[in-house]
Amino acid sequence: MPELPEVETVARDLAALVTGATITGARGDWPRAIASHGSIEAFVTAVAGRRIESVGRRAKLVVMRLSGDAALTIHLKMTGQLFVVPASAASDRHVHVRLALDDGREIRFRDARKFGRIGLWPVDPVSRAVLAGEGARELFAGHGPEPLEDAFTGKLLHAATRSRKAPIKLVLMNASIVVGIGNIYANEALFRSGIKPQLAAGKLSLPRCARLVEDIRATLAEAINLGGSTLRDFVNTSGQPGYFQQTYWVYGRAGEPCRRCGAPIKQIKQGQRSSFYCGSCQK
DNA sequence: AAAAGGCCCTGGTCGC
DNA sequence: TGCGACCAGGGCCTTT
Repeated sequence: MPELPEVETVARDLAALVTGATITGARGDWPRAIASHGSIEAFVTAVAGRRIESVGRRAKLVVMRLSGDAALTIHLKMTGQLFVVPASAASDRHVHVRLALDDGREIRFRDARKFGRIGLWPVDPVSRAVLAGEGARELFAGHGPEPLEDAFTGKLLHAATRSRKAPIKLVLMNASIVVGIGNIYANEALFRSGIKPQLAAGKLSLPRCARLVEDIRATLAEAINLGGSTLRDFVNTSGQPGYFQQTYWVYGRAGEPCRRCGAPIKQIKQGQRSSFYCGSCQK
């Protein structure tokens, strides 16, 4: 399942491969994959002829800036993949959107579980903000800072959690506090900080918030340096399997011994999602 | 304001 | 072997 480090890796790969190319046309077979338009036809008409000016990442979205004050966003969700291949390359039934480029290649969006979405949005010509939805509000209005940017500090996390009785793990995954932290890295960062996922967010002291912010940064940065860790669905833009044998401290290790103290890793449900932690190392 | 729950999807795994 | 039950999960929405 792509999380922030995987999305960052995909965006970097894609930037190197397609910056400067022009999208000449598009095809699709799953209308709901298009978040921005009511039909594939409308999306195709709107995207055709635009040049790719840059490719980056915001939260877990791949953001492609296009000519004509537009931006293409791609959310991979759980099983989404992006490939750049010759237009003649074999496809399969899970490829739902194909963007033809002027050099004979295609960007393909493949998603077995059909959770992922592509959107084409206007960009404010002055602020360069991506506008989306009814009333063209900013796509990221109401979202917290990027976890790897300076704006995300222990002080900010501390202030944002004072009124929160919800468990710290759920708060970390709440985009209005900080964007881009998914289940895997929330679990891993909490282990590194020695914080139990059930702890009410409002009970975290300022020093523990500061430590947690640093551990979130370190966890994400390490995964990006590895080229993006993965579960089973991440494939990089060349179509090669992107598996890296990342060893997790706690994620997916229920019942196995803690790598630090040997106690069995526990698994609980929080917000309908699995949390993993060491009852002895995390307080 | 914050929290809780539902929904979207289908491939893979498990038990019988 | 075949089949049904269940799980994975981000983000957005509605309800409490």
